[in-house]
Amino acid sequence: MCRVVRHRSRYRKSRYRTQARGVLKVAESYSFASIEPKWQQYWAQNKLFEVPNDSPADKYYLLVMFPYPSGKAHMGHVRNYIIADVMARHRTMNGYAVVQPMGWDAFGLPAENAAIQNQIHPSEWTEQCVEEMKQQFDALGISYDWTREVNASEPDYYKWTQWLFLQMYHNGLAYTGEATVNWCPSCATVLANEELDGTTCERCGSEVEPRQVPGQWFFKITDFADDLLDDLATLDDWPASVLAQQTNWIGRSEGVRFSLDIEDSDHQMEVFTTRIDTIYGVTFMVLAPEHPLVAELTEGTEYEEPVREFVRKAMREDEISRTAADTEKHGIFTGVHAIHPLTGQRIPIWVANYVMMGYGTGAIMAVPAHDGRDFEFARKYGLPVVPVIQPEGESFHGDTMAEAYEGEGLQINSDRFDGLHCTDAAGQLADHMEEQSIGSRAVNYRLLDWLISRQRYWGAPIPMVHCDSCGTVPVPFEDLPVLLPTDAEFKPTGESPLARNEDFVNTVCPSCGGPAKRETDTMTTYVCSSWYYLRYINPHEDDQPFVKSDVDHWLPVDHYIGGVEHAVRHLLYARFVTKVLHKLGYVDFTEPFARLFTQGMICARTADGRLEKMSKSKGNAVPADKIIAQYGADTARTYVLFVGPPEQEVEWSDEGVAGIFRFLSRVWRVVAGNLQHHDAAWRDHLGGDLVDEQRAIRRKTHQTIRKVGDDIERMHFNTAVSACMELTNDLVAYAGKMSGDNPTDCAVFSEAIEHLTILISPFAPHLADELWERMGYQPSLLQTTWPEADEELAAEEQVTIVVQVNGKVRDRLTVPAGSDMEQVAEMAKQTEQVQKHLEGKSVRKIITVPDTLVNIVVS
RNA sequence: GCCGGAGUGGCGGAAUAGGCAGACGCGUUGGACUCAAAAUCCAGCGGGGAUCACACCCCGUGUCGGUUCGAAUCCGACCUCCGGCACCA
Repeated sequence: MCRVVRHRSRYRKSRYRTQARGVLKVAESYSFASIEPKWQQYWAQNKLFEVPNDSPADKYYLLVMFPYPSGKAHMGHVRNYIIADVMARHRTMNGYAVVQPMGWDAFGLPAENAAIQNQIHPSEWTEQCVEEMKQQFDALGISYDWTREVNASEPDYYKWTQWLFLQMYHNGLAYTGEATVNWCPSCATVLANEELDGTTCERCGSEVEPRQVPGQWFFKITDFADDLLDDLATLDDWPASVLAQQTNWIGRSEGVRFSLDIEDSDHQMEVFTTRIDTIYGVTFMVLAPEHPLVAELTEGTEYEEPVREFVRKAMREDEISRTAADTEKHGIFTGVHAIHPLTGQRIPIWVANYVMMGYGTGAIMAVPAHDGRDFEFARKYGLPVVPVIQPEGESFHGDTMAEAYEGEGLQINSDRFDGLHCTDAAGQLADHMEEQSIGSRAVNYRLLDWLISRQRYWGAPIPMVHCDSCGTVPVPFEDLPVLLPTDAEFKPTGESPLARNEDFVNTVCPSCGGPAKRETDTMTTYVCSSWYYLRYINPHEDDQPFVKSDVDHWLPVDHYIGGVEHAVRHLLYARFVTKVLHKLGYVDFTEPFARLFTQGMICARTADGRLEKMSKSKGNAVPADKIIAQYGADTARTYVLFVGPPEQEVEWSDEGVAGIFRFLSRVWRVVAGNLQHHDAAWRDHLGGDLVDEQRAIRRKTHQTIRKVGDDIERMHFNTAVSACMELTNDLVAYAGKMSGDNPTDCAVFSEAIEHLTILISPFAPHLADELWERMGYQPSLLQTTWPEADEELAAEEQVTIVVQVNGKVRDRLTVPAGSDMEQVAEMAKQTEQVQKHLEGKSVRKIITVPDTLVNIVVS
């Protein structure tokens, strides 16, 4: 960049030195309200944030999870955008081509609900909110490349969401069917399992109901369960908690799946177990109440009526919550027996509420001796308990066991497997059952396929057509997008609002040309957000969703920043979609996000004094524009960085914000108020010998350069800001004492204020650019190279050596850095303090750490 | 129950690789400036003891133990809180 060399006469004005205080007082005050818009305009006009795809520098793709446009942001929202912006600005100043795009997750329930509430069409509502939020982002000085802006609710975007759907469909990864799904009565739509908090809707908190809904579309995410699980191991830069949550969610378990014949019946029942070693201890079988065999097996028998009654009751209970572990276990005998595949014994089949249809096969082999739940059930209904595993030295008896034994041990009551350790027995039993074609090793997942259909208006229409003669037919690629009609009634009724729009529904079959009807459900917004990070690379491409070579250059995202609430939902779906696109050859990478950072929420006190996540509905939100108006964007930015470690939840503090404002004002005063001492040619005046105080300021300056850069890299923004505070404090003191007539004083001071200005620029970019310009330099600092610390200058000349006796600090010595530690140890032994503690004892050992410590070990 | 994370002054937090615990900020106390206030600047503030005052001594990073010359940091057990999963077979 070009440096404007300031004219020397400026520096002569420093004869005011003796009135430094007076000069400070009359100095122009820190008027953020005029500075901030000025620089925002300057950055936009000079297109400083735009980074083209073919930028020659090393690429850095920095991404914040794109938000649903909600209009006015509060300080809780602001945090992650600022964190990302600091990283982006710092990387840019380090010479990277940093892409930091922003866009809008504009489809979906929140936007639709808000629109309904405000009696306005969702598209209009969305447009308004986008405008508002964009303004706020700009008012915060965030360096987004708006040329890459995407909006998921616009046809040129959702055309490609539909393309993605068709890719899934044509490759056997999208299927439709009737299924029991989660229905949220308040949102009036079905939801994916990932969108539940237990049994309630994560969005509105309503209890969801199981409901049979025909024609629901699913993506076969289970085909990728192993890849999704295994590749977690490659994500070194993801938080442990997110990896753990995804692992939990996928819920892989290995075991054996096998079938049992049923007495006097053509039916078989299939079960899955992770404890095949306990198979000789099976004393009853249990079916889930929803299991189809229940009705079939009891039909026409004396058990039919009571069993049906039981099932009815159990299903009702389900709505309340059968899944809680402490729910009382109930069951009823079906009157039917299964045949044990190894012993040929008759085993009674029961129906019970503690077996879930949604997991495994919906049926279990019950081994009460070795499973707590089966044990509880057996004791309640007087069913036999047969132990088959016993640790050495124990002697179990089925009638007297007080609880199930779930640990390891040796096989008993297990025919020819007796005496084996249970893990060996498990292997041999699995082999045996596979050889005899009774069953086979199997893997079971908790993860289920992804339900993407929604009975709502505001989403991307599913590009499928139903034809009486051809069946379900995909819309051809060239006919995309299937446009969302703008004139549709959009109030939710439980059926897709699109179904009542004749113009939309009635179409021709792409296959036979006859009359046909469109699919009227829309896709969940999680489909839109599962691929948006690709579109940012080629947001204006008309013929394809993205250009492979560009995407392969920029992806994976180097640093992805967002809320931990997406640990499973969005992040799992995005990984899945990436893997699909990889498999189909559209991208070369298999994971979309190399490094993930999940920031903590900002919390605030509610009216009744509780600490809660900041939100409008809880009444504890601090609007971002209020803080910007009161203190300015730079204070808002610096505060959310200083408030605490970014991954942690923090409490909002009005006093804290005021403190940051004081700090920035102090920076303003010490720099802008002393510009008469600024000398752009400071490098020319630092050649000679410096006095201690001058060297101390240079040392502090270079130590700060080192610390701020390191701390930003490791995302310790709070300590980076505090380092700037320390330097500022030193400079305030120095400015009061320095001589404006002394060129060396001025040079030292100039070096310091220039660097302070550069170092705070990622945090407070407006203030920094204003000061930079006032020093006579060409803005913007974003185009300036991040400084490198001079390690020699940063090194301490004198170090404090801690002198310990037996590990307790007894004295301190100040010696030149790099002193010979043996000599220092000798000195240490002689000091009065140490002598006191050595009296009457003999020195056994002396431990020294260079420039740090002497520890004298005495007995 | 299983998995993940965290416990440090009045408060938010700092201590990057096992080496001075408490940086920086908030709050608070005292002082300077002022007719006064605000703003600003300077100084003190973990607990206990000792002292006219210093010097100095003891305790102290959730609890108990261990490793080590030395532990907020490593190991073991436990307690509490936060998050995820959960009658998951």
